[in-house]
Amino acid sequence: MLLERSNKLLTLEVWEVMRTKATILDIARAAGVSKSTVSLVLQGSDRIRSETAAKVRKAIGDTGYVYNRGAANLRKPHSNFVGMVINDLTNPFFAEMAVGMERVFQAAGIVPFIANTAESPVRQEEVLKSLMEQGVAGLIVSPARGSQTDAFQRVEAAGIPVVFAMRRLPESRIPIVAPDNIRGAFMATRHLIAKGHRRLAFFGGSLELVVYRDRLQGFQEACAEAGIREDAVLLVEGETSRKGGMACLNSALAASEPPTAALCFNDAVAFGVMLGLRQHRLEPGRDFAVVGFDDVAEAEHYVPALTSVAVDTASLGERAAQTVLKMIQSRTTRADDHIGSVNLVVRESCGPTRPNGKTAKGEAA
Amino acid sequence: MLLERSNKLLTLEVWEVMRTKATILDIARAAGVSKSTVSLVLQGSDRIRSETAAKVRKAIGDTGYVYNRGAANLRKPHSNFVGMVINDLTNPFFAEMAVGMERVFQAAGIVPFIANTAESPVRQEEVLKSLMEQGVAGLIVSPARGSQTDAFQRVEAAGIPVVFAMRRLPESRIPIVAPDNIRGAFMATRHLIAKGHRRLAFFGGSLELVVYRDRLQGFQEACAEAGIREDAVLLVEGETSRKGGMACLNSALAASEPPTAALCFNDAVAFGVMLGLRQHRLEPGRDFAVVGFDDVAEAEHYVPALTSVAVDTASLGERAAQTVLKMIQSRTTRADDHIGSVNLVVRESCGPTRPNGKTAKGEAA
DNA sequence: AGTCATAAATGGAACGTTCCAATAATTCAA
DNA sequence: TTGAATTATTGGAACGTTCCATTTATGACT
Repeated sequence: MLLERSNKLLTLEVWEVMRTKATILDIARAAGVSKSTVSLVLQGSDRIRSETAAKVRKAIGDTGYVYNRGAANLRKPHSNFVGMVINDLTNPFFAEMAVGMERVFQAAGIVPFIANTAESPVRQEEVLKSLMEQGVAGLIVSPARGSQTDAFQRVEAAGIPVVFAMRRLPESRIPIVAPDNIRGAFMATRHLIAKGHRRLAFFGGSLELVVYRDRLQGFQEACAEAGIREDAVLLVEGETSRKGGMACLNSALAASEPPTAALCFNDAVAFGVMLGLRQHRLEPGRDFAVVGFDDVAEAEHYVPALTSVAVDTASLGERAAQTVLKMIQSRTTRADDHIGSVNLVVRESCGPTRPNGKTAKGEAA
Repeated sequence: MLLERSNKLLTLEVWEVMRTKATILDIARAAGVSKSTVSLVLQGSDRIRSETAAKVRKAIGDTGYVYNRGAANLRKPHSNFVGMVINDLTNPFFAEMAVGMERVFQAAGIVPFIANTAESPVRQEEVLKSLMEQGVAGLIVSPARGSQTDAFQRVEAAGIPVVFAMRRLPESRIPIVAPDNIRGAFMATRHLIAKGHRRLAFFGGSLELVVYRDRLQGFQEACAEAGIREDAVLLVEGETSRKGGMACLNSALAASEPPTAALCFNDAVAFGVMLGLRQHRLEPGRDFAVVGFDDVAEAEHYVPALTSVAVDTASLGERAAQTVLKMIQSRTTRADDHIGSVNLVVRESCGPTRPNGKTAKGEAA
């Protein structure tokens, strides 16, 4: 350890700090006051003469002291951080949501810690445990695929406010903030039908996901409304990624009477489908219509630009954050669900917009 | 608070839990043992008879007890979480890096908490403070743009291991894990020159970023090597985003003798440049050559596929995580820098690869 | 049954903070 | 100057855990 030569006393102090980290008592000694005084200064009390406070702050400055919140919470149970448990950080959709949440927390002077579960319920369990042990004040969770309801029993039993974001669990009293998946899928499917398509497919996702069931429901309702027979629609489950999308397309094109249009579980799947179309020498938008879901930033810039159901990710994130904040403040563990309105953004992936064709914009609830 | 009617005793217990959360003492009472025994069970000691341990675990189960790590750390200073401070979570590049880090930490039984600074040094300060107060064991930081060296004094003074990822600060003794930006830019530029381009541009970024200076240096070295005169190269600073890329391109095309090829600060800028080219009715790859930096997943799928400098983000993340783990274990605050090798991945955005043209693959150090 | 060795369980002090109750210092009116 | 009123400061107990030093229970062997 290279220490420049300097004032011996200072050096000694530095060493002292390294061997056992400074406490409130050390800085009390250094400033010639009592620990109580230091504590008061630390919490910005106005009962301390300003010159005393200055002395204390100086001591804090050159001691390298760090406040021990764990110890403080022992006496004053008032944690000031929240956790955001995200199922897949590499999905820009969830990253955008996280950013929306952060805006709200930052404004409230709260630091959110993010933890990634990578869709693993086991990991999720670990993460929740760790967050709780650390004394988290509230949680926003977008549950990992395959989470069981009882994974959140511990959290509920501890009385920690939780809100689910984007995904809900089959039966759970935890409030949720999510987009209107049923209506979104309905609008998108209606759009495809209006473009003249009669053989439709739904690509990607799987029944274990509640979100999938919702979007599928919207899809099927629109089909039913248009009088499309059950055997004219093709459901292909698959991974919710580009790769999954390509796989879905391949198996769909192998059918005896392949579909001419598809609603995709999300944008990633849609990108994969478009990629696959090119490999089959089919042009997305001309030879096959594709609609995505989520409207991530990339959708706008892709070639062809992707028609997608916009869910206003960031403001859903904000809403979730506000909800959990309110729950923390009112020390309740209940809150109302919030189903955010959605919007079909029509671009190029379903063929050129006809001048007289109405877009579904503004139809949202 | 809706409580279904049930066993009165249980209900009472639940209420007890809600008013003041259960401690080790409560579960000791419930299990008919001493707090010490509970503590031992909690840390998996083998000095406790298994049936006693079972009793205790049962009590823990139906009390909704949560371990208070803050209190524990008071006696046994052994925190088991690390912090990852990321400058921009919405950039898939950093998200990928974070995922690489997580792999390593998870294997080590450590939970990493992620915090986003959104390129704000102020936010970064808050985040670091909060992490330290919580008792973080080590930190991986990719510093916010414009961070000052002294922003990390507190952390260093506290003796907390830190490693910088991807970005370094002008003068700091904190170890860094980053790609070989100079060499990457050099290889990319050489590639453009080999394709016959003589009027080159460097798009995006700004001098305050050390990474920018490095990439620029590699760019300029390659130009010098090829004998390209200083006034034949164009430097356009700009935001490191799609929008920034479009802006760079526009100002470049407005020049009297516009460039025919550009090395972009990162892939986001490159995507923006390609977008801008299309708006000018220029086809990227044919009318103008573009190289990106980072090789994010999207680069491969874009149309045209983007030639980019691959930095193996995930393994840099892993390396950073390993480094900080080692530092924590050996309680040191020093470690060697690691400069990761880079690789030019040639795709379509610089025109078709000529059969006899050598790709730069495998040239990495 | 009585030793002993070993295993299992326990009480109490300590960790760094907060906050109440108490003390010390200052100000001000008479 | 004195006393009261006010303002500043302080000691000590408590928070939930760990761990050392003890005590108590359990067997194994004469």
